[in-house]
Amino acid sequence: MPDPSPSSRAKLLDVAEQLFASRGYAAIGVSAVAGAAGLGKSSLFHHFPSKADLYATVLVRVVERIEGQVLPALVAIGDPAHTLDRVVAAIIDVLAEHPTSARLLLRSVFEDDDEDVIAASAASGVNERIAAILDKVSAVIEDGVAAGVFRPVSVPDLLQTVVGATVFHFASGDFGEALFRAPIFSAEAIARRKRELQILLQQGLAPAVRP
Amino acid sequence: MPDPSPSSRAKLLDVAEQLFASRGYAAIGVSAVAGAAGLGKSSLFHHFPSKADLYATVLVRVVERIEGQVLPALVAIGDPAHTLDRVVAAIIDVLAEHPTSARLLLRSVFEDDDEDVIAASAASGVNERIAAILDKVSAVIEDGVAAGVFRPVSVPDLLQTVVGATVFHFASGDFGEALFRAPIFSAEAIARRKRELQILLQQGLAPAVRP
DNA sequence: GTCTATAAGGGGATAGAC
DNA sequence: GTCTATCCCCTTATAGAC
Repeated sequence: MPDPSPSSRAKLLDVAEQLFASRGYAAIGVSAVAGAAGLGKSSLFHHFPSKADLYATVLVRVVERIEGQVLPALVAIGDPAHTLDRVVAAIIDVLAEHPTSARLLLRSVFEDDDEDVIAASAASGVNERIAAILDKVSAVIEDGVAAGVFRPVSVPDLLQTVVGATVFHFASGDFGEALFRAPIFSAEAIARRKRELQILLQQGLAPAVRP
Repeated sequence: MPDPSPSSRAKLLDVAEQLFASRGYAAIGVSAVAGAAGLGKSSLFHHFPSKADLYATVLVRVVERIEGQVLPALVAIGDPAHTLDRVVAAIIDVLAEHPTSARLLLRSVFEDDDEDVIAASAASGVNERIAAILDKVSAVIEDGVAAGVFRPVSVPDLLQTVVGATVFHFASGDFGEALFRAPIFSAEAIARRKRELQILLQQGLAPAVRP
């Protein structure tokens, strides 16, 4: 079992995740991370060989959290409509549980990073792991269309919509809260987000009624 | 009429938009921008008083493009369902027309920037102008619910979904293209995105049929 | 395992020649 | 309007004391 008081390494990962999520890789210096963890800059390099490696480690932790919650929901039990409901709920739950996750994911998806970061991320295989999750979600939608539970759709487009509606939402921060004039990570807000998206998808994907 | 050959200022704005969109404010140095425009670093400071001011100017140009295309679509002609269709099409068109727009918007929304950038952006009023557009979209949805054209929904949630489904999509870059295994900015891809989103929204927002 | 000190480089910004 | 040269600060990373 781990230490009762978090190790310096774990503390560094926590503050690095927080800082990288809010301002991005290039904007955060290692001294800022170390300082926020209550350490000197050089001590950080004792735990991580480079800044890029620290960032990649943070990313891996985020992806592991996502896998832990979303993969179980993808085990095909019941019809595809129910599975999609479970998956949407799982994605929203895991993004809401750690408010930094959505922003880090968003950055890793659309940011053309530093060469060092690209190399370190590639070595950690996070992109493949994210792609593997999305492939399974695609399969659920395809099964639903094949079974006639969903109307025919462009699966990649629907996937982009689901990702955008979940990841973007929980990454939107102050912008989103200004839009709602209310917190985004409150229990009610999370439950409402889940409900609204599930209804929109179920009704929007329902097949045409035969005359 | 403007110069036939673009002025240095316009050229700087173009390359800065490109670079800031792909890697973010902190990751791009003024020398990189100036170099890409074929100028020395110091020449840039002749056209813009500071890096933050350059970034803010880029943002204003993007917001003006959005306004130019989306505001006309918001003029309420026809019922709210048709207006929403027009608005979705206009957002997609303007984001597709300039591939940098979506990423810059996304960054300005969810990035906790440098203090200088926050100050410069606030001075330029871009946030208020984006908020003004979204307020008008909200009004369309509210009108639709009030008129019974749409089922009752959480308007902020639907707005987040629409923004996520459009801005995120066109900001997703290589990630999105890997998902589609095809270009995102091709004419067919743009038309399909429009169609898929409009159908999902129209069907997903349709009021319940009375028995 | 954390520190101070230092190296080597790049950042934004300014001054002044042309 | 663009250039070279320079300023000072902050960056990542390393070396070695404790």
